[in-house]
Amino acid sequence: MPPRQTDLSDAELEVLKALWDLGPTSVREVMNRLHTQGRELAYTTVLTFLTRLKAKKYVTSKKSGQAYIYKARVSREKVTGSRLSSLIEQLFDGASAPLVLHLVQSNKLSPDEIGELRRMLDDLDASPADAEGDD
Amino acid sequence: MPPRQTDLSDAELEVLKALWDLGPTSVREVMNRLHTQGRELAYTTVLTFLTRLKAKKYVTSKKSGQAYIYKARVSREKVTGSRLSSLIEQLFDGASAPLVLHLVQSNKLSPDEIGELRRMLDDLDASPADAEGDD
DNA sequence: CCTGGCCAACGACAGTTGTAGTAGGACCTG
DNA sequence: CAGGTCCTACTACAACTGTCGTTGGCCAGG
Repeated sequence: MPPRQTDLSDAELEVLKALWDLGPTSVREVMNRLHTQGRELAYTTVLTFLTRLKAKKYVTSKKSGQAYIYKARVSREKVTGSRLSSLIEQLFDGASAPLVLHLVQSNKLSPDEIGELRRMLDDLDASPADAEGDD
Repeated sequence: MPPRQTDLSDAELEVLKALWDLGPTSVREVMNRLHTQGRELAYTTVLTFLTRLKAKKYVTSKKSGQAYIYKARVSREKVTGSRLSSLIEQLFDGASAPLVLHLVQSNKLSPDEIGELRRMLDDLDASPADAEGDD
């Protein structure tokens, strides 16, 4: 297995999500957060993940008093987007349309959501994509 | 790490995809397929994956002459769907709408695709989901 | 100053994954 | 029948992952 040392693992993502939710905070807080979400991880386990996240550059930390405060360095959107892209790549060879179609067809969307979706499509027509960096 | 022994790994999925594309076939054919796709794996590596896929019940095999013929036991749709669900769970806590919105907003869809999407939405309204097994 | 709490750095360990080499049976071909 | 050629079964192995336990430092109470 080629060394990556850079991708987010599932457990790491969970921790990162907690950090996003909480904003900059301590290991203990992150742990508490996870606990209230039913994720019972040992303190050291959380610490491990945070440490790995730091090694992989997903978070930064600075000492504050006795403990460290961890802060996400990547936005939820960024990560979400790239995970999504990977999946699309993997499952649909890079084309996102099939994914959307798949979602729509598997009728997992509520009428409300469908309405919103339609509204968004209309919006798109109106204001044609203002050249956002294509990641 | 709790033993799973049941989930598809990325590499396994690649092999399974080749198998879907080819239909029931031999290790060698799968390997050739992967090669033409630029994925240079050793014969034994492909065999390993197919073996693991079999252990995980994603494929079956039956001897035919000297070699075995492997056949996918799960449909592409099934796997695609569950992978997608996992991602949605992971990224959007189970709500698929945000994903669709995300996709639409990140304007990765061509006008044509948007048109098709809109058509599909209309269709949905017209023929309200005829009780498809909700997986 | 000793003690009980926190805290973070390490080390550990088993299971998963990606990749492949080797060994040994079948089979075809002289 | 000896030599290639295929094929599968095993074994291997390092990196990655999920989970912690242990250690030793630092600080507030008694």
